[in-house]
Amino acid sequence: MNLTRGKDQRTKILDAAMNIFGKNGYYETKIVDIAEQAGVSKGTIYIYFSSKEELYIEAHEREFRQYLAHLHHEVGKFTTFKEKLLCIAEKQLVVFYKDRQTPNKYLQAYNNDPKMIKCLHDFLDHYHKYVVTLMRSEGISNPEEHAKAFIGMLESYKRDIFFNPNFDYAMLLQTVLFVVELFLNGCQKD
Amino acid sequence: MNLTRGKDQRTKILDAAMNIFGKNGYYETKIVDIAEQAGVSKGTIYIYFSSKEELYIEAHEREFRQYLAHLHHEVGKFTTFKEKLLCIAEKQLVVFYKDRQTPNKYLQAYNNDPKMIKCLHDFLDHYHKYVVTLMRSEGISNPEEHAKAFIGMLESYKRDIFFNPNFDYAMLLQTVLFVVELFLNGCQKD
Amino acid sequence: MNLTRGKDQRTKILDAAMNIFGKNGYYETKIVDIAEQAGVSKGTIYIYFSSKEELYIEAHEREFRQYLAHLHHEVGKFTTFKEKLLCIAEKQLVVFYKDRQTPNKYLQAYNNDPKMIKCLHDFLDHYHKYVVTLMRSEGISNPEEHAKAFIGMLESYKRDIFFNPNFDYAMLLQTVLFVVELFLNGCQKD
Amino acid sequence: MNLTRGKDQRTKILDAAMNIFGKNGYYETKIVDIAEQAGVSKGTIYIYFSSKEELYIEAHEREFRQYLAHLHHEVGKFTTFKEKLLCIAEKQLVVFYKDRQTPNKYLQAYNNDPKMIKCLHDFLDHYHKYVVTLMRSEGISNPEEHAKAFIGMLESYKRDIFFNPNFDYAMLLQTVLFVVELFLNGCQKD
DNA sequence: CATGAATGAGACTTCATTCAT
DNA sequence: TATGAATGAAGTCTCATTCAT
Repeated sequence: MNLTRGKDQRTKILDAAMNIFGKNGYYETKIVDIAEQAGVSKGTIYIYFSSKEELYIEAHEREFRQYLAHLHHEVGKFTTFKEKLLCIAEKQLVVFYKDRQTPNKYLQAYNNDPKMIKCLHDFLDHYHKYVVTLMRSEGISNPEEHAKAFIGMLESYKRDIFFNPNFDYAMLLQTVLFVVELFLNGCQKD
Repeated sequence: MNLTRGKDQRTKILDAAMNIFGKNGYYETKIVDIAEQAGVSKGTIYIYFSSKEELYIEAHEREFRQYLAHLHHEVGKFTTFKEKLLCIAEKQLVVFYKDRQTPNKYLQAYNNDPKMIKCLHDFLDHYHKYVVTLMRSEGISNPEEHAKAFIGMLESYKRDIFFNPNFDYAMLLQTVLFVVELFLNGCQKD
Repeated sequence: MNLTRGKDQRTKILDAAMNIFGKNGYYETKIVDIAEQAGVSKGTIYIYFSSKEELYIEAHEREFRQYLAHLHHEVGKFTTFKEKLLCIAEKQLVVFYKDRQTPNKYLQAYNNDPKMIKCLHDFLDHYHKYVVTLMRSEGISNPEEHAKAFIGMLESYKRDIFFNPNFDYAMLLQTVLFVVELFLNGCQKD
Repeated sequence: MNLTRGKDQRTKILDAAMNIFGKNGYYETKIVDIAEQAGVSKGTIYIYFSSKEELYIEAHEREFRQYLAHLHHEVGKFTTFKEKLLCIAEKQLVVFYKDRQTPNKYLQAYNNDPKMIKCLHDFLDHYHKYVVTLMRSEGISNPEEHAKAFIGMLESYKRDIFFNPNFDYAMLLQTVLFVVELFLNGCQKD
């Protein structure tokens, strides 16, 4: 029971942390805001996490872990290379799309703190490696470079998703198609 | 004489600000650090800039302005589409490469402050429009989307440049070639 | 228990604030001085009051409220007009007399801040209205003007009380008698 | 010529100082505001006055001196006691009336600084002594106390003058008459 | 004499973290 | 475990005063 309760508390705090950090960024987030959102007191947060920084890292690690697991699961449903690329692209853009009300989440600093930097890098490494593996298994040359390029293109649409008020899910799907097409065949002249 | 001195001071402060903000990020930068680096006192900074935020914005606006002017000038030296793409790609990666000792500069938050966000957006808008114009003049379909994708691919290499200790200028040029090739012709199988 | 503690702290801070503001005036008072006198830390003051200005106003409002309640209570003990005037006069001069070691308290600026000005005005309005009511119930003509004059005369003795080292309680009572006599019958020739 | 210029500068600065100090109070006045109003630079002020405090004192001493001289001159035009009282009362209220757009001038702190306190006390001493002399020469008993009371009554109308927007010169004259009448004959019942 | 750029001490206020209950 | 009052380090910004020109 205690364990369960403890787990609930941790989860509630991590949820609230992800929410508030995403909305306001690391520096503009106050521990007390997270506590309020989580429905606990400031002191309670320090029972489960040793510092604001650690809370930030744990919240993000959980998020990243969940995303990779989800991605792996979804991509597994497809068989052709193009389908898999479309799936990866769609999943990445959907992440942005879901959070389009709180764009700062993806524009925030991953500040100087080595642990916070490591946290982001580890995720990106996993993500890239996942895409690299896919590329390699398809016989793509230079799989590392191709993976970077593919992911970079997708990243580049987040501004649109966040700041173009007309961007809807239909446009998202068009973008997915466009990026995969460009990746596979290069730019198209009229 | 006074004017000159005043201009010197402003420039010294902007240089120091860009340097320290780049190294430490907005929140971890103390005004007194910038003052020290610029060789002036705290108070002097407030003669030329009304707040830390304004200093941040002005320093970045100057940087962005200079980059766009430089890019325009350099790209103007070339005539073919591919050459121009190579030039844009090289310039963008060289920016990262020059600052590879202070990678945070390009990983920093552009935080919640509306003015600071606007500052970055304005730059990105100008940069994108520049590339869009180039695409359009070459008869590329969907010039907006192609521009985003092209710029996104380049962005994606900054992690390599910053964190791969073996990354040198030769690799940079290879990357430039790779990206442009991918953009023009799509991915290549072995 | 918490509530009690909280109330204690608030009271301790308000007491210290009144004391130090009275001794040094608004501008020459540092929050840390009040904190020290109250036996709490700087930060604690900001738990109970949102700013130095608010603390100043709340401390004075409490003081004013208490004075008016006290005055009302004391005057109620008397029945004749002259007795009531004597009571009002004595109470006002006693306030000065009690604080004669910290004269600045009554010579301080009520500075430009609109809220701080309002705080003083509200008190003076209440005080005047109280005296006006008394005048009117006695059938005095022009009760407003008479009230102002009466209060003004009393005010004018504070310099004596504060700066004449020989001023004692006997002199205070003589002054009270003199003022009321003058108010009722006008000046006296030898 | 230099001397004359020097005198001009001093005068200009004292005028500006009185103006700005009156409007904003000692602490909310910046030397640079006075400099601007006087049409000189900050540095120039320090040629003629050694500190902000000294400037404050000198500006007020000049003002007080001028007022007493003026008062003496005006009262000298009258012969009866009542006329002289009316003259004193009118002059005092007119001072407030003229500055009714900048009421803070007469609500400002005379802060803790001993020199600034002395400056005000010296003026009040002179003023009181002047009225005392008049009282004594008329055979009024207790001339000190009567003088204080008389001056106090007048002071008490400044709130009206400053904060009652309907207060005009006619009301001022009525007040003068009322105060002198009250002083001479005591309060009046209907 | 006059200027105004530069200085730097010092104040207010915030907020992560602690700890007694 | 949970709380939230208390702490105090630290940062931004102001402004009287100085001094080189």
